[in-house]
Amino acid sequence: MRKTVDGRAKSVRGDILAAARELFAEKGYRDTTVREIARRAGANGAAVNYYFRSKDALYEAVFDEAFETFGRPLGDLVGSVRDQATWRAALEKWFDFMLGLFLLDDPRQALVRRLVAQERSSPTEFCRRIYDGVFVPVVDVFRALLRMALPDEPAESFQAQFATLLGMCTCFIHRDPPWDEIILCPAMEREAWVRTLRDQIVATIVARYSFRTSRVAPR
Amino acid sequence: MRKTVDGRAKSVRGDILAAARELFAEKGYRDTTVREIARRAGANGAAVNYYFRSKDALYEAVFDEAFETFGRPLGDLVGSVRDQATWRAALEKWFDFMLGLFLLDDPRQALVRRLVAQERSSPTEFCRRIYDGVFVPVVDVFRALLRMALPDEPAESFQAQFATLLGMCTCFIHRDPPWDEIILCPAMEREAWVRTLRDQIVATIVARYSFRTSRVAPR
DNA sequence: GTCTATATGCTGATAGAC
DNA sequence: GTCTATCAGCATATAGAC
Repeated sequence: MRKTVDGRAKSVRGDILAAARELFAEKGYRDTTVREIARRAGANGAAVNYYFRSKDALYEAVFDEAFETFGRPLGDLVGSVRDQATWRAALEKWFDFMLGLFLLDDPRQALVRRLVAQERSSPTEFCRRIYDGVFVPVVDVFRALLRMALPDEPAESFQAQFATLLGMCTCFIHRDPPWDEIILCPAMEREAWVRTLRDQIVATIVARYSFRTSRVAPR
Repeated sequence: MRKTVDGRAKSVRGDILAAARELFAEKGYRDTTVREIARRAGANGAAVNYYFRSKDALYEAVFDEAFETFGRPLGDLVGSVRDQATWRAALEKWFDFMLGLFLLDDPRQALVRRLVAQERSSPTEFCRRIYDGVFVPVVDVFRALLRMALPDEPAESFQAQFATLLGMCTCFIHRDPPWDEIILCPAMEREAWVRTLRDQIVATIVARYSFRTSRVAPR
């Protein structure tokens, strides 16, 4: 029964991992049961605890797999800036990446988004791992870009501008119904909506800020 | 045992409601148990289901009480606008209200913020009630204010600007550790931080937008 | 009104047959 | 490896003593 048509043994472990990926993304850690995972994987309830030590360990496996290659596409965005034009281009690329992550429903990215969303309002023990390992490094790229426009801004004032501008994209992490109604645009294709949002965010930023120096102090 | 020192009968019902308020705000509906509520209220486990029909009904009671007077302080903000100065003042008042709600730890407002935060990533059946009855009306005030600067903007483009600017304050709904590190400012008093954020948000807005007409089309 | 005791169901985890 | 059967624990909810 656990054989495919061509006779190869199917990976029950893989099926369970895939089902867990979907369910943890949909409902979060706490509201997902191992029975449910097993049912969706077409496996037995005991198989989950056989292949993975526990529900906890399974969540960790899903977690690590999801965030393994996260942030890679950004490359050396900070180092690419030389003047106003390249600064603006870097901003566009950064918000494109973030908005794509939050709004496009690529399965892998959807998992990252949902896990982050769940961990934001109901942190588990793995929350630190997302925050320090993934969120902070990516967000620090934007911090560095903003510093280039405000090299001498005092810490508190800089932090206020950084936090509020960051919110222009992070607000899209949470878009389950009915909250999507207020921040999405059903009339547009999702890719076009991402481009529109990115253009508006960057337009808002360049209306107030402009490139001054690429020699920026650290945080 | 359920008497106070002065002999008045204490309201067990009131104690349970207060305990439920705290716990639902701290941990959300799903992660709070009726046993825990009863323990914190100093009441018996059965008392919860005696005074309230069920855990569900208790949540509903907490809910309705919390949102009863919400949004009242805003008054007729839209009607107060006549020119650039009053438009800017209305924006300041609106963001002051929202940021105060999200960042100041007034007990009643903290409850509203936490309930909204919980409902954003794990909606319950009451989510619609928050969304339609509370969130949309308050946010529509900002929509109307933004329309005054963009009376002829096409729907899609307007929606993109509205959604991203709104994110500059809604991002503060979620600030449980460790996420607070990136958006708060431990060096400042909370009230001063709210004023700083409000000033920066309004400065970002007026750098790009300005008042044009108070005769705005509906959504 | 307030309590103890308990019914009923679902959770994560495991023992042991095959 | 994969299954069935079952464990102990905790959840909400209720019946009935006082």
